[in-house]
Amino acid sequence: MASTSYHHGNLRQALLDHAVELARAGGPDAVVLRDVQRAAGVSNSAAYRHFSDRQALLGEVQVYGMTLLGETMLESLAALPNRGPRDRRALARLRATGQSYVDFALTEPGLFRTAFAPGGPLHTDSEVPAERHPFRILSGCIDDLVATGVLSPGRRAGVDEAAWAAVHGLATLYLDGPLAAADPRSKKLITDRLLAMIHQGIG
Amino acid sequence: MASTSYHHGNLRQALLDHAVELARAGGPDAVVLRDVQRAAGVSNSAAYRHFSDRQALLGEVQVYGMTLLGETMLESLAALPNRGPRDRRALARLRATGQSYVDFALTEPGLFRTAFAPGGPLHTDSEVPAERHPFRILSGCIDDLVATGVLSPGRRAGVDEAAWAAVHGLATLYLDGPLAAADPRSKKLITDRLLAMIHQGIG
DNA sequence: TGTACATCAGTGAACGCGCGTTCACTGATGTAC
DNA sequence: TGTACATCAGTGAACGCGCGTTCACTGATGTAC
Repeated sequence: MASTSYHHGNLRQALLDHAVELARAGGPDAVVLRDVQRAAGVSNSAAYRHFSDRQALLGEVQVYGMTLLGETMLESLAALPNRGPRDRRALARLRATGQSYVDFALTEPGLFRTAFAPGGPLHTDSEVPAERHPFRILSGCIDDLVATGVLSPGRRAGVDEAAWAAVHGLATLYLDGPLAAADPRSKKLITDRLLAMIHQGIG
Repeated sequence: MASTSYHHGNLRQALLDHAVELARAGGPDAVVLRDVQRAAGVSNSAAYRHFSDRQALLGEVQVYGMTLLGETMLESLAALPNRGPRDRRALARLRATGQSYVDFALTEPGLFRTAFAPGGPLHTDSEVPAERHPFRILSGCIDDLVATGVLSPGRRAGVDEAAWAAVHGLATLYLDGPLAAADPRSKKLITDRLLAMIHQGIG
């Protein structure tokens, strides 16, 4: 109860929640200290009791966004059927990972942009739990591909990063880049092509 | 001579040049009107005689950067040998395109970031000449792949964008993302993997 | 060829907004005895 | 159990910087006659 007993209750959490909402709606630049504090109903400088800096608060939001992305990926993995040959399943897992990564970017553009904003979750106390870290999850899929013999160990190094870059690039082009103008139909086609490309490039 | 006869000579071009230098050194945010004008040795508001807006000036810089990227890609294409089977050459051209795209990002991070900065060269009078537009060039390579029978016409749609996204994603992860920390050696490895992935995914 | 006038590039001072951050404070909560 | 004191969360006003943008101006360039 210690966290609920003071003046506000737990302002720290409230500030974080509102910061997340702002980021969700408007990306990293929308996380303006004054706005966050106004949303929480406190004064101009109350946040400084809980965060040393704007960057400290933003960093927490970034960690939140990154973690949420990871959780979304895990959910889509959990939704996959457990039958069929192991190697096919491993490939399906890789594809689902990429698909949900792109989907997340399109569904939560503000949080996605925030998670990957300059500064990065590096400058923060909290960290993304390893088992929910997007890159870690993707890495795990590649592990499976090696384990099932789809990918030979000698060709493994760098594949994680390459696949990640491909998917990440698509996500950013959809959000801020020139592909933002594309309609959902062609986005789907392009995404399919890219995932197929990764698939083929590995298998 | 009309452009050299007034007070400054041609301030417009001078401002653009300095803006490009600032962008080269520090990315889009470094294109600060006051700094640009100081660099050109004129006063605080001289730029408004030649550009309606900061965005108008920045847009020109973006077009410049994008065009330079395109030219770099064309150069690397021109440097390829003209012998060998046509389909192999077409694939080599695609690879060279991707390679020089990534190289450009690493060599000219400021200009690259500026070219793809939000706002985009969309809001500008000038435009990137079509034959030097990076995406157009890449598209041309894909055309060649279709023409040489490497890629069947039915599977063509969306491939341009997918390949572009992959390469672009790698470039951005190298610059601002988590791969910025990677040493040149592993960057080379990852780039190779990604280009190979595109190659395999298409051929 | 020279004079009067219009045009236009560049001046420099000032406006104004957004926003992070500081600082001396007040009032509520917890602790010592 | 109550009283004195310390601690700490939140206040609100103000500072200050960065920077785009405006505005009335000056002085140079070009044009009409």
